[in-house]
Amino acid sequence: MNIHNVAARAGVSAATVSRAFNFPDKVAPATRELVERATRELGYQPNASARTLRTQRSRVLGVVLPTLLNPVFAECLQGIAQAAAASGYAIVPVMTRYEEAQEQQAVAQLLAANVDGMILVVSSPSDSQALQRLRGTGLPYVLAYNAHPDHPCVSVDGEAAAAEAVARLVALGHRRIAMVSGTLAASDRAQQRYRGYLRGMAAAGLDAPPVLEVPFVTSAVEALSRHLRARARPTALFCSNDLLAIRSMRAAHLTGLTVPQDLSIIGFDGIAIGQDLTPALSTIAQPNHDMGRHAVELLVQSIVRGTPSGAGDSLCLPYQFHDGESCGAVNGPAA
Amino acid sequence: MNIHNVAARAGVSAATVSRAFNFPDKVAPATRELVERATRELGYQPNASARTLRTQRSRVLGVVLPTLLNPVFAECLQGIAQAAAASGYAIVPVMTRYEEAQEQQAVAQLLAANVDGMILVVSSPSDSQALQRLRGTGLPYVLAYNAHPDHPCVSVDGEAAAAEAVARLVALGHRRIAMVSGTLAASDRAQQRYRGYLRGMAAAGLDAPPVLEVPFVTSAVEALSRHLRARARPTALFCSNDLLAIRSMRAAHLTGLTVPQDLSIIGFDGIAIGQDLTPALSTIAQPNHDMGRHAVELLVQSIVRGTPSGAGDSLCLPYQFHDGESCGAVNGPAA
DNA sequence: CTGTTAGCGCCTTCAT
DNA sequence: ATGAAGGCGCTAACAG
Repeated sequence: MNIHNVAARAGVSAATVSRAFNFPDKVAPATRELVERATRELGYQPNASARTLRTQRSRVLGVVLPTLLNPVFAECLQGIAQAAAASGYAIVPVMTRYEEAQEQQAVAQLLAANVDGMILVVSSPSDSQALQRLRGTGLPYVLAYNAHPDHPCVSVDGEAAAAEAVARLVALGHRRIAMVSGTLAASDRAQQRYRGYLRGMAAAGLDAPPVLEVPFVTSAVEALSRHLRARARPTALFCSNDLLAIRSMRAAHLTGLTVPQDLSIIGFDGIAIGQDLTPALSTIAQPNHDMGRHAVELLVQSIVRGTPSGAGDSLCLPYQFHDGESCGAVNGPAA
Repeated sequence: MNIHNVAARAGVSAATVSRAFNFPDKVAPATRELVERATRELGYQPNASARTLRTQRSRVLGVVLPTLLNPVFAECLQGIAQAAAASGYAIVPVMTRYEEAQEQQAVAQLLAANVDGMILVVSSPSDSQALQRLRGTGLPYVLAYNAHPDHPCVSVDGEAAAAEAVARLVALGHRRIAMVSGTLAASDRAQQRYRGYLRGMAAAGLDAPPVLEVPFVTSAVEALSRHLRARARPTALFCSNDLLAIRSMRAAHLTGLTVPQDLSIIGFDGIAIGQDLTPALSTIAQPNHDMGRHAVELLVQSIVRGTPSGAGDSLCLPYQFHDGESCGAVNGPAA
């Protein structure tokens, strides 16, 4: 079922059918009607590949992200998908499992697929081969969650947010506040939040114990429990993301500690499920859905404009402290 | 950068370059070497659209699913993506929000995009316009989670699983066991599980109270709490999915009930996060990742075979009862 | 083993 | 306002 079939049935040329689709007002109303009828009767749908080949525009956006097993990215992808659909774009997601090699391959694959632009969440924008290469092509792209002065980014100020989280714990009387993070090397977000943590601790005149670095993918509840059994255990935990925070709550329970009476916990991300837990998770909530939406909007703008976005177009969205039930005043003089 | 550039640089014809890519052994080793070098030097990547147009194969799979906000689908999509990548396929996911109209549109869009096949999770296979239409095209497709005798499906026996869940509650001494479900009309899974619940109750000689139907998308904790305050409240809840189970735990807490002492709760799906909660969620775990993988494998088979899978190729994967901490023996004679 | 040729379905000048 | 013609980049006969 191609354009010629429709043309024949409508008694016009293929060129006219094409015009009727792409520039409806450049064709006489009567003719348009003919074409529409034929289209309907034959159930014709223009072939996307042919169109892409001819126009060099695919109306597809590539999306590169670490994993969907962390709801933060699933929520964001949902936002991306919705915004993309609203703008007439399909998406092709590729998951990289936080591996730089996968990022490279993903970019290569998406380039070959003729995507019109890409949204990516990479491990480390500073030293990403994939990004270098992508920028070299001149294809529009936008980073999400990542923050870097050389690239167009949609992000939140994770450092400030982390410092604020620490300040809130301090205000509750905590002095032994530890940070739990995923593999720092695998994520610039984690590093940013770590800097914020250090800044917050310094601002309060507190010593920051070494960060508790646990693998991203596995559950790591065991490792956490071990730390909570230490003699001078922390009275509060600032966790680099909500998944870690949830596991920390589990670890606390397994260690016989009650949250927040014995241990306060703050997460980061604002995944939806955090609000349905008991205790409800206190967290720095990012606008994950909107993050995706804004990334798409920025990207689509630069696609239609024909020039890639610059770092100047970067967007810093507001974060929001969600006051749940996982933080409390420090437990008497025990601190 | 196209095939002719490479051909020129390698001093061969375009056809030879094409062969070097697609049938490496149909070209002399020396020539192949030449082509590979030129390819590398120019950073050439074959154009996917041109290839698709010419071969009528896109190496893209369409995926239609309700939402990524329920981790069960995110986990499945992750499995799909991984398996697809392993077979050399990209994926284009489209979310339908449990709306039949969206399903139709998704299928139309994916058809126009020339996908080689589709994996779908629909609301109701029996009366899905989208499925009718899809089948009419002869394009290979596989349903996931859905179960229906007329379509190739990868699913688990939700009815048996639900009956087993009820039996376990009964064995713990429960007699007032209520079911919490999402909108029944929006999901054949929910209906299947409901039938299993009824069967399980009947088998135990128990009366089944009316199902607690709550909207899928919103949190619905309020509505649940109300039910738990009733004078003859249930001592156990069988929830149609884990998200509902988690919200039910929350509702129990807000009502002053302790799980599992005052109320036992069983979920359905086996989303990863359920195991990190306290109490750890007892649930009927589906192999979500493998579900996606099997769906891809079935689909790819029928693509290479050239004939759509029939209902006979359907796969029923085993479910597994995850014994968490959210179920306990009924609380004395209060039942 | 390699080159020549033709065309996948569409859009887009250029004429009319 | 419409039609004719060419080509986007690639692959699959068919020759040689």
